[in-house]
Amino acid sequence: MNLKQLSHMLSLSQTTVSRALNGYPEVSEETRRRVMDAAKRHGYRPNPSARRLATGKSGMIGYVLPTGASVDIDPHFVEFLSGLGDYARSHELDLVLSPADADDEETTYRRIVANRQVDAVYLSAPRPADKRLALVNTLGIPFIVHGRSEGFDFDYPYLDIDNEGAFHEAGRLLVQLGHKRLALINGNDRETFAIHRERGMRRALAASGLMLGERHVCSLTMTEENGYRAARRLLEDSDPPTAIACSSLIMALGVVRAVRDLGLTIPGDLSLVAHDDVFPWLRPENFPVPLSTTRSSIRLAGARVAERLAARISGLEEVARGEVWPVDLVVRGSVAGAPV
Amino acid sequence: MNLKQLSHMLSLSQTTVSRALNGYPEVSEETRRRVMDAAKRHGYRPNPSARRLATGKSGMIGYVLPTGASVDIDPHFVEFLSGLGDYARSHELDLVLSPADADDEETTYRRIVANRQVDAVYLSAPRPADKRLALVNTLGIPFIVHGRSEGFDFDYPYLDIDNEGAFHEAGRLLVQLGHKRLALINGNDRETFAIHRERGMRRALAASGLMLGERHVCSLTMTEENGYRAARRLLEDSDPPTAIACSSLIMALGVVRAVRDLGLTIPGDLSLVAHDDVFPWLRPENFPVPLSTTRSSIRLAGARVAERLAARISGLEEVARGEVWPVDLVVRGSVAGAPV
DNA sequence: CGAGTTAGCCAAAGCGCTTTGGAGCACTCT
DNA sequence: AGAGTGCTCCAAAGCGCTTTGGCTAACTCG
Repeated sequence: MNLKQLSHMLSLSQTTVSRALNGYPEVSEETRRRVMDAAKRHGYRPNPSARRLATGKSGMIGYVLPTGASVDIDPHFVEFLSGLGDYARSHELDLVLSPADADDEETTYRRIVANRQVDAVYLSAPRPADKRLALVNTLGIPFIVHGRSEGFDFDYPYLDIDNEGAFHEAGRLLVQLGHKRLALINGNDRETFAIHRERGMRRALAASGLMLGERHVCSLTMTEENGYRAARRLLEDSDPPTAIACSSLIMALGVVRAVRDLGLTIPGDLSLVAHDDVFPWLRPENFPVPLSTTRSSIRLAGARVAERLAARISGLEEVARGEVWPVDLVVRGSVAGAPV
Repeated sequence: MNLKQLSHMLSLSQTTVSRALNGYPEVSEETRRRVMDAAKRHGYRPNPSARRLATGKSGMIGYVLPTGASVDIDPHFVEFLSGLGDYARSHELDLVLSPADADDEETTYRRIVANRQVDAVYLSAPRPADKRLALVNTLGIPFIVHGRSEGFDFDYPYLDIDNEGAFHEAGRLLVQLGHKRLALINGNDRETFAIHRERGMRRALAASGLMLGERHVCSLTMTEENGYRAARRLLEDSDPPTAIACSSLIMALGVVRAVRDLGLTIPGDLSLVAHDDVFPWLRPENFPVPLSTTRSSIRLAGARVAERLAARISGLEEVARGEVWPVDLVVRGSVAGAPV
């Protein structure tokens, strides 16, 4: 059942039927009803390929997925996806994942824009002065960034959490508990979120005249193993920290293991706070000692990104504004006063 | 730069240029070279929307993503995706994720087939007599299943690992070590993989005249918390198992925690084996006691599924054959002889 | 040498939609 | 009455590709 057939059986032109269906005003209400009715009755669904060729709109949103033998997709991605999918579903939006060589994403961005494969894209894990961001901005495709970049002279739409604020809070709590030697086990410090977290920590310490020593900041991809290694290195030092803030629950698993291996205890010898993106399969309250966290649901972020993406496509969201979500500090058993 | 312009500047018809580019035989080699050359020089790329409308092929593969507020996407998904993307990238294949209401995936499958949005789809986490499988089979879209179903009277293409064999091996090892009371902490037992694993365990026990007691089989979604709960329930029983096989590393985390909480040790009081899909961020050798595993890279499976999907689309893979990969049993410190 | 192939090319008809540029008609206003 | 104004609707021209059904010229072969 295509437009031709439908219009023929209604004794109307394709133009009118198309317009009736798409809500254009140059068609009488009565005709519109007739058309809508017949369309529904016969289960007419416009052919997306045809519509696409005619309009250039695809009804899909895109994401360029960096891949490669040595590239791991962040497990956070599925949670984000859950949220994104949850919104997209109710709006019949599909998501196109375009795998790209991690060393050359530009080609892929250019391709999907040139091919008009998607109506909008989102970027994640941005870095300061991120090239991808500059690229999509000049390519002119609607986009939104999950996270933030820095150092651009133009505004761009993004959704981020207050990483600096979160780690400022966490740091302040630890300082208030009397800790003087703190450490930060961070994610990749070329990404903005990690920079912001470090900044937050430093600010909290500085407020009490403390410093985050060079050797007390680690920047690693967020695996259990890296958490373990970083913690061991820190704790076996001559001047070990009494409190650690950690950028992910997965790394925190490694930290906990290291603490155990060294015969230390949490929170007796070490206070620990970690950032929690809220995974259904690993919860901070279920750590051997319930873990204090800075918490923000990445899933909700996914849904919000989808929502704003849809708004940008339809022109409802015009200005390129940034949106920053506050982060909860949830205090549990893993923090205590500094050991004497 | 479109076909019209290109053909015009070559003083050829669109027909000939199109044929030259697509490798049809009714064009002379010399002309073909000229055309290819000019196309490359001017960076001509056929408009996919137009091609799509004309041919009905989209150059994309699809996956229906069950979503919903209470639906969690399996973290295994990203690893599978890494592999899939890795292959897809080198063939300029994109992946379309179509979010669907988890309670009604059928509508979405019908939509993507009717709309010819994708050339092929893959299904994952199949159940016995899985409705989706029957559906895509009748809808006639090329597909491949990651995992296996059961109880169909038609053949279908799939890629699965030998779950039964893996857990048979694991069970046999434990039995050989003298364990008599074994338990299985399994995934959702409505999914085939879980059924196969249980079957493998039972077979291993039966070979030595042993049985897997009703209370010694748990079937839960694979979270750390569920691993913990299941383990506590098992170990606090009047007749606790001395060995546990566990369907995922994440659950194994919970098992390890439970063992600790109860003041028991691995492998002294309990031997533990888990299935490892090979995550970069959580490795069995890094467990407090290195974990014995049945190992199979889900990432490689992703790449293979993509490869076969591409083959099915291009007609290279005709017959609907199943492919079953063997699973490695890797023995580490978490297993030992049964306590006396 | 004439009929039959064959290689190489082309014009034009789709694919199914949106959108442009009117056309017809009933009405209002001066 | 004539001009102007909305309101509905339509024919036809795209969108850019693939594919069908020739057509021509060169070549083969009895």
